Amino acid sequence: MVHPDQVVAQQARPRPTLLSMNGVEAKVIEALRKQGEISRTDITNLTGWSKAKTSQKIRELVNKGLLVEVGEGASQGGRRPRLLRINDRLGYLVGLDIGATSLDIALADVGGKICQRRSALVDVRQAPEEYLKDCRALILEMASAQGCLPDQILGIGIGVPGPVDFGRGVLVAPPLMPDWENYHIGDFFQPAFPSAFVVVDNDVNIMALGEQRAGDGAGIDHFIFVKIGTGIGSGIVSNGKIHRGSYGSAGDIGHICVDKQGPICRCGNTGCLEAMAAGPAISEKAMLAAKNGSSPLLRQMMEVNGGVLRPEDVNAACREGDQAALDIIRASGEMIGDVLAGLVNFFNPSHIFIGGGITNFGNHLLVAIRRAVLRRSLPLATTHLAINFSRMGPDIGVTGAIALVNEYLFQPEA
Amino acid sequence: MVHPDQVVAQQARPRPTLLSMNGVEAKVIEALRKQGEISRTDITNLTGWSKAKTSQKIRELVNKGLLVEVGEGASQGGRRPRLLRINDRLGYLVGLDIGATSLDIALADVGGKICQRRSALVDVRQAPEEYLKDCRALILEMASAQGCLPDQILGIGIGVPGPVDFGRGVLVAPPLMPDWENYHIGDFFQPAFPSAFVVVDNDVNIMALGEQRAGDGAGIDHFIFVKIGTGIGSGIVSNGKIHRGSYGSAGDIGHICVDKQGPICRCGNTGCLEAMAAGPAISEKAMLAAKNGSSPLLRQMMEVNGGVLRPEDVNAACREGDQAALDIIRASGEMIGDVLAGLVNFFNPSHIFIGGGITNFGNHLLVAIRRAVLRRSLPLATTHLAINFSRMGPDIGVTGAIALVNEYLFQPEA
DNA sequence: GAGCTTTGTTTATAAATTAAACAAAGCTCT
DNA sequence: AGAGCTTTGTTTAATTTATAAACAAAGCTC
Repeated sequence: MVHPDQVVAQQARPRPTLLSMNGVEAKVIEALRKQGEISRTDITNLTGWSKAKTSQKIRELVNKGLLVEVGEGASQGGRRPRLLRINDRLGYLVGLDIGATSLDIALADVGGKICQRRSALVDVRQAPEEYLKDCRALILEMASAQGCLPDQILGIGIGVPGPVDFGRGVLVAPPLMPDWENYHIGDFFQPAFPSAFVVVDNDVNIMALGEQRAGDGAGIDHFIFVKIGTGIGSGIVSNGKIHRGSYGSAGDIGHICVDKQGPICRCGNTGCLEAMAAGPAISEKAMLAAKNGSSPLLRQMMEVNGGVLRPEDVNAACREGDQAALDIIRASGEMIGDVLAGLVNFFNPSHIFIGGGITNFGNHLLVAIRRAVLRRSLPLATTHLAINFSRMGPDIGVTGAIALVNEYLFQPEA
Repeated sequence: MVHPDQVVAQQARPRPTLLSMNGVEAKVIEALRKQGEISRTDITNLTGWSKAKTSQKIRELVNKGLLVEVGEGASQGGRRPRLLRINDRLGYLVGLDIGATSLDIALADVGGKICQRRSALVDVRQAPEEYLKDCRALILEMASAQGCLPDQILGIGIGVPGPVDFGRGVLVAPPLMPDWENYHIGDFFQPAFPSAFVVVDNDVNIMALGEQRAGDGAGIDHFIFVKIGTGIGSGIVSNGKIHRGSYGSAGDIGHICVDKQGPICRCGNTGCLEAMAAGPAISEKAMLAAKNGSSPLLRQMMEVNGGVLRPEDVNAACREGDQAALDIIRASGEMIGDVLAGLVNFFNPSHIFIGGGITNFGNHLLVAIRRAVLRRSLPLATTHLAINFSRMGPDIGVTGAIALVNEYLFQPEA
């Protein structure tokens, strides 16, 4: 039984020599990544090293080109600190957030700061080569706009909407994208970006990582990030680290059973959470309400929309105070909350962040989720539990993807 | 947000100076604890140190009295290795497994080898002082029989049947033992065992730890230990470590909802797994079957038993082929399996170990659990999943309790 | 019993780390 | 303005730590 962390080398090729570092250097880089621009004295405090050792190590890292001095900070009552930063000029990182129908790409410097951003509507249900060719073209375009040569791209982090065998870096039995099964995405990018270290993970895991690195998840040891959209999934952080499980498929809560008598899900089982509470179920229920006359407003919206209702429309109806729409959203929230209640008992997180397409909905969903969780979880597990929408915007996926590859790039060599 | 590991010092008093050690020494001890008796060369390989460094460090540890040489091993084609072991004479550890109605105590040497063992039937629903006085008397009796002075007891690991705030070392809202709420067990033992380091944890967590240290859980990164008895609980191992959650209450799966229309549980909710599938539910269903005539065998057993049926009786009836008894056991298994299916999707363990009072039942329960899990979990999560009864006997609790305190005793100082 | 292997220690050397002194820069308060 | 203090950072010399290589002990194999 091998932990994913130990096999990531199988997923990506040997990393560029410029970035290969030992444990000591990695500690400095880690401190810098977390804190941004810091002084030598800060590093002394963060690492516990002596001033002499810090001074020496920093000199080496600056000589190597990994760090640069970026000027002086404000005086704390004495000599002004000389601030250090990871050398942006080292190269760039790419974050890819592959959705069912959308593609988000960001180009960032090695410090993780996004400098180019693209979004596109692409359907993932095509051959992976075709899809990835488009990705590659976009990346090259963004790199070119940034004045970055393909060789300067040091890492590509990728989130995909399906179960990932993280150790091998391939999708396994992905319902949304069957053609991608066992396709090695890293190998595709290798020729075009010879210096890049490629890491593939589940899309929700990278969102959890984004929340942890750049959102409200910072410093929280145990939390769950729940994505509600076309599907429902979750990313788990245990002890400050992504928990991927023994086969990399942890967090797949969309197919937990809510109602054995419920409708048949695309996974083959009956009454899965995803089939009953996610976007498509909301649309269906709303269209039913429109047709059977229980909501004139929804009927009207449906006519305007050309015969379909999207979850956003139901949300709009909610805002108008439409009772049927409210009931639909509340029912979804209650089902999601019921499942989360069980997971809260089991996992005892201190926070649950909710994101995905449904996030910009009003509070009806959140309130329903909270109520269901509080009703059905043990008091000990909920007294210190916060359930909130993620406050990160649409960049959460690419941010997490960049953080993912960043983490592995700046890891000490085995 | 503080992780339990970081606050354990609050739970126990400063450890005896003899055992205080730095990281380097802890590494040797850890290797020794895992491997038993090993040579200096083995330590060289396990730690990656040079022969000279190992030789030097071992000499220091032997001089300190932490290690002893215990003779020579078999030759591997050259000079025979001189085997080292943790010095048993350093002192003793106590493992306490407190059940609802039973108490198990073991006295072990610091290497973890049990040398005295007691079990008693004691009801936990009394004032903690009274209960713990009996425990203390038993420990003193065992110590005396072993020739161990109270001062030589270096650690006491305790498992209790209720939610534990692990950081503080107290029970929080324990349903079975309300009088124990916020009672600090460590403080009770301090006067009698002044050298002892006391660690309290949930009973299922210590069973999981026992399975990991001395059972089939060795070397497995992600597993769940499920205890089925009067209640149903679980211990979670993520990344090789017990996952206690943000408030120490993780693993409490007994109150996950199985059927919203189900009976009212003692927790106040309806249709909890525990209320529907654990020992008492099995007994009740069996007594109903005895009364309503659907099982003449159960009726007969109930008469012999003086009007009650225990889960063991239902099991006996199963072995006789009684259909009603089989149905009851299978129904329990299916409900447990349904809940586990969700947790498998969420957590993706590679193994589930099932223990507790129901363990010595036949395979009907296990088969029903497996079938339900396989039916309702995603294929990716179950292809490599093993679900089995724990093969550890009734010592699993005390073994885990000893392992728990052992782990904290031989930890490097902060 | 010669020659090899494995285990473990010693020693001389090299590397890493530190404390302390020093230097640079800036603040504060008179 | 400038004396005295603070903070930041470097240099130095001393100390600690770790290593490679030689050595020693013990035992196997043929």
